[in-house]
Order: sequence, then C-alpha cells, then structure tokens
Amino acid sequence: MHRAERLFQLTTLLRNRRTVLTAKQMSEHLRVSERTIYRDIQSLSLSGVPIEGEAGVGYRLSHRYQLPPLMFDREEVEALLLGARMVSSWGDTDMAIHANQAIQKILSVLPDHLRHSDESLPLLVPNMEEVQKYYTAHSQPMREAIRLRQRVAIDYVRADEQHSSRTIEPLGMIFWGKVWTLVAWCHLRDDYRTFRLDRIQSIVVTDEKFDTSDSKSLKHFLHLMKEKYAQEPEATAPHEC
Amino acid sequence: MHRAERLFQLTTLLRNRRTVLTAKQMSEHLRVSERTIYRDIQSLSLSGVPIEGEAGVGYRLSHRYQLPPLMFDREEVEALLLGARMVSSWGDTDMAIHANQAIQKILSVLPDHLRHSDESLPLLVPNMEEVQKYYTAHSQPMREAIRLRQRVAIDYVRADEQHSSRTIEPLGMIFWGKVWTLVAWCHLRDDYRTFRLDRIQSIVVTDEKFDTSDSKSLKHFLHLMKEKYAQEPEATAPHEC
DNA sequence: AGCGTCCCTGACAGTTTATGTCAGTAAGCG
DNA sequence: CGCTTACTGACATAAACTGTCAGGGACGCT
Repeated sequence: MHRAERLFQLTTLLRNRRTVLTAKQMSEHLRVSERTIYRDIQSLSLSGVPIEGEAGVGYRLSHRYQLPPLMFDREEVEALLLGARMVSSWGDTDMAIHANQAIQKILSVLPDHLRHSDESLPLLVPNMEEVQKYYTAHSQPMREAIRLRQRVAIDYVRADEQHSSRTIEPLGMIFWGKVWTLVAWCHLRDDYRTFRLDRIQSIVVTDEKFDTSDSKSLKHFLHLMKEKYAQEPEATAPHEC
Repeated sequence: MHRAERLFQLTTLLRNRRTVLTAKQMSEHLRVSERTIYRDIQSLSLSGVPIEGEAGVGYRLSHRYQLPPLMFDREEVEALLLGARMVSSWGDTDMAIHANQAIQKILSVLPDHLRHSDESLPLLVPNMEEVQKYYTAHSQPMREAIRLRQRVAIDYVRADEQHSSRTIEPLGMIFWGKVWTLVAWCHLRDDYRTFRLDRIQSIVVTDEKFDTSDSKSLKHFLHLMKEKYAQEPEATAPHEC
C-alpha cells in the first residue's frame, strides 16, 4: 500500500467516526505499526489536516473538517454560484455570510479567465439586502429555535389585519420567492400551521423544549402536503393562521 | 521536494493550462527527469486523475477535471444546498438538472446522520416546476445566445399589452424572485433595455454574432445601474421596453 | 517512404525515504 | 497511584524513488 493512500484512508477513518480513535486501533485497521501511525498523524497535521490528539484518550478530527472535498464540473459550479447568490440576496444575514464565504471559495479556484468576468456567468441576482431585512425579520432566532427545538411565543398579524398571540413549535421554513413561510405545530389548533415570516410582529424564544415524532415533524407535514396536493391539484396554499 | 507535493504541482500545472504540456516542459519546470514525469503521470492516472496524452502532441487534463476539489464547512454546505434548491425550483430545466446533480454530490458526502433527515436542514424550497416553466420560457435558447454572443429576434408584449418586435444583443439575465429579466443591447433604441423573460412571446436565435466592448457589456450595464442607484436611491426598475 | 517530435515502458545501479523495534517522557482518567 | 494513551528519538533494515539507457510506437509533415 502506498503511503499516500494510507494517509487518505486514515483521514477517512477519522472522518467517519464521531468518537475518538486510538493509534493502536488505527494501526490494527491499517496493518502498520503504531509508530507509523504517529508519523502519519504528524504528516497530516503538517499538511493542515486538523487532527486533535489527547493523551490517555485518542484522536479526533476537528469538527470543521468533517466534510470531505467536493468535485463539481463547470455547469454544477455555475448552478451553485447562482444559488449562493440567491441565498445571499434572499436569505437572512447569517445565511448571506455563509453563502458569500462559499462564493469566495468557489471563485478562488476558478481559472483566471473565468473568475474576473461577470460575463462568464451572466446570471445575476440583485442585492436585495435592505428589502430582504423586512422579509427575513426574525429569521435568525427562529432558525435557532428550529435547530434547538425550542418553543417560541409569537405575535402575528394576518393579511386581514387580525392579530393573534400564541406559542408554537417551529419545524422549518419554506422559501416561496421573496417570502419565507414558517411551518410550525400550533397547540392552539392542535395541528400544523404556517406563518409568513414577515407578518410575525415579535418573537420570544422560550426555554421549553419540544420533541418531534412521526406524526409531528417537518417530514410529516411535507408528506401531508404531498397527499393534499395529489387530491386537490389546485390547492397550493396550506393553512395560514 | 516530496513526491506527493510534486504530484500536486503537476496537477496544478496541467489545470492552469488550456493548451498541451509536453513531458520535457514539465520535467524542466519541476527539475526532474522526463522518466520521472512519465511515472508521475501514470501514478496520477491510476489514482483517477483524467490526464489525456497524445504521441507527438503532449498532455492535457480532461475538461471535466479542470476545477479542483472544494472544501466547505457545514454552514457553507447548508447555504449551497439551499441555493441549489432555489435554482432547481426557480431556474430553467437545464439549470435544475445541474443544480440537482450538485445536490446529489453534496448529499453523498454528508455523514449518515445528516443526510437522510429533512430536519437536518429545515430550509426548503417548494417544487415550482410547472409554474416556473412559464417564468423561464425561452431561458435556455436565450442563455445559449448570451454565451455564444448571438443576436436574437424577439416578439415582446409589455405590461400594457403593447406588442413589439426587434432584434437585440442579449448580455445577461437577472433573477428578481420568481421573475427573470433579460439585459440586452437594443439597436432600435441604441441603448440597454431590459425584458421580462415571461413576456417574450417568441425568440429566434440568428446567425449574426455581436461583440461586447467597454461601453456595451453586462459589466457596463451594472456599473450604470449602480451609478443610477446612487443618484436616485428610490429608482429600482431599469428601462423596460 | 523517411524524419522529427512526442508518448511510453522495462531494466538497473545508486540514492532517498519509510518502517518497525526499542527506549524513554508526559498527560488523562478512575 | 496504576493503567492507558499520546509523543519522540535512534537505528538497522526494507522499500520506494530516481536518472540513465535502450527500445517500441503514434502522429504529422515533406
């Protein structure tokens, strides 16, 4: 086995493990001595691979390195660039930051004759930053609540100006072009409800956690929508509160 | 110099060249013998790097390998996934195909506990395929015309139902959320004009090529828009025909 | 056809790098 | 504290790599 191949396999081993690996375990797996593993680890570290080692414990790959390199062809890269521009324009501030970081990474590997010319990718998205702050108000705390599965208390105003306050369990968000819709479980109605993000007046993330289940999850909601759409092809708008 | 490093430099050399490189040129550049270059090429080929060699000519890197691997962290990947979903939903058929390919590649490298759960990325884009066929009608021939710099003859209907026919030089397209706008040079007006893609009734790509210049290009158009926006912050809509 | 330029491969002697064993130091955990 | 682990240097041996040389083949041009 070539050394380069072994280094690659070592990285893959570490990448596919969420708990630590000892040098002994790795040496047995790759059929080399422990001393060789220590050397390999050093080589990888010198090459920039962020491996963390702790005496008496073992090795782990730094969290930020857990995704391997991706290979895209030109057309895929163009689609990704366009998409990232959309996220940068239509998403909230945090999303935009990450999208722009990804854009920079992509641009940094494009050959010179493709990088500097806007005409190399004549598909643009206007910078809607100021407008979008309105449509993505509350997006960031809401995404955090979705991720951490925390109930949120909201004040909401419907299209007909009716106000309401309630506590909901946020499950996900859907982008409809300019407008974001929140999918949540509403205890007031004991059912799913969707809310236009820009119509939420205020949001308080509570300390109360919630669980999802087979019958209360974003996946279940999407399944119901698909069934509903199959029965009533004209129906496109889910229940809004 | 380590061999691994030289293999990397060799790949970079080939990647940054659009014409062929001979073994002799590479050996001089990397200060090794030609025999070593032949060995290196064989190693790279065995590792899957698609290098094409032709006797009497030289080597080139297969077109599909001209972009190197990209490394993204989790947040960037999430932004890219969301963006690709937007392109898949809001772009034309070709764009959607490439976006979905990119999505599959990204999903294939996600760890299992992140891949199968919609709840791992609760930011969705509805499938607007049927609706979007309307908004992206003529998108593909138009993009082709932009790329090949070919004049197109269009029939257009304005919002006030006025019809017109003209020949234009398409420069780029802008996504405004649902709606695509074409940026073109209009000979009838001797100026830039924008057209809503969905209001174009018909399109004929002509055999006539056009050139761009410093004063007639997408870049120039964007520059003018920025200047116009700086002078009149309330103005957001460019001239529509 | 011959010629020049290139890709391609095997063999071999010499050079360089990598490996395993051994010994020793240091850190984390119960 | 003892046990388990990470960590490093030294050294003999094994493995890999390199350049030179020789030979074969493909392609384009005259």
